[in-house]
Amino acid sequence: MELLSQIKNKGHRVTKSRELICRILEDSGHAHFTVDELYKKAIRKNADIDLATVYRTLELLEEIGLIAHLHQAHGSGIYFLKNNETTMHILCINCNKIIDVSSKTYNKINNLLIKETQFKIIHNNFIYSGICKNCN
Amino acid sequence: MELLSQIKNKGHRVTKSRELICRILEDSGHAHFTVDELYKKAIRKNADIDLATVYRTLELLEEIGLIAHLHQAHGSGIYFLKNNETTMHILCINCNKIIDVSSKTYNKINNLLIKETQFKIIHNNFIYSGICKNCN
DNA sequence: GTGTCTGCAAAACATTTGCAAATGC
DNA sequence: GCATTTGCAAATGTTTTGCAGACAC
Repeated sequence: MELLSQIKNKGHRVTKSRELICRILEDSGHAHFTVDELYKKAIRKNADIDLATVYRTLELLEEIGLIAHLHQAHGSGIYFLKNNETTMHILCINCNKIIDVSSKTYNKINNLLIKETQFKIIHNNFIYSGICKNCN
Repeated sequence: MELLSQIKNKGHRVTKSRELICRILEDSGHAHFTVDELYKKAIRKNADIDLATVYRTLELLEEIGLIAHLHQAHGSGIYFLKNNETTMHILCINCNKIIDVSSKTYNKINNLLIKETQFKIIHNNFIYSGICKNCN
């Protein structure tokens, strides 16, 4: 229960709802969920959680830095466990899978962008989309 | 009236609302607007346009390929005149300016991603964010 | 016991849609 | 004249918020 102990360490309370959401996130490895998918998974295990609580729990986990989320063009946010290596994602518009981009490639991309724009890159908030090799 | 004539050429009608939106977009060069900003600019010039019409006009212009829009993490879509060279954007989270990334850099980035993921990149729907050189 | 967290309901916000009236061609 | 477009109002979908009661510590 990695996530839960982090919640505790930062001085937040360990509650039933938080246990539930953390378990779902951890059990599914590095899958990516919409809030609604997460919510549905949660009520399948426990009838007594509210969508607002799911949002609040995700907000907390993101604030602590354990998860991240990104937004597709239309539709809802997609949440996932944060892998310190990975901050960039690519979505297959056919099978809906989201693939992580390696930090090596990500750094190369960042350097290209920094060189051109002289920006300090803070955050790559978003995903590319395309057709993955299986679907292609 | 570049945009308007394109609308006409594609067999769509030239209406007052479309004139208005096109004028605003063209007069502001390559600025980027939220729908709401565009709507407010529009009603300042003409009390009789509806927000739904703004959405519909933008949808039409995007369909024809004259404008594009992207989504920030939270909040509404950002629309801008399409520059055929540019499909990638970077946002300064301080001054809110959006800078275009050159097609040369964009192609390099695409190639990196294609090489790693074997995706066929269709669309880079999104923006990076950071601090621009003026704000840094 | 006290401050945090939750469920519930309602609000907030962006976007879309159905429809009758208005308008472009 | 007829199909397209518009304004209006209502619906939709996502996310946030206020609040009273429940719960963690």
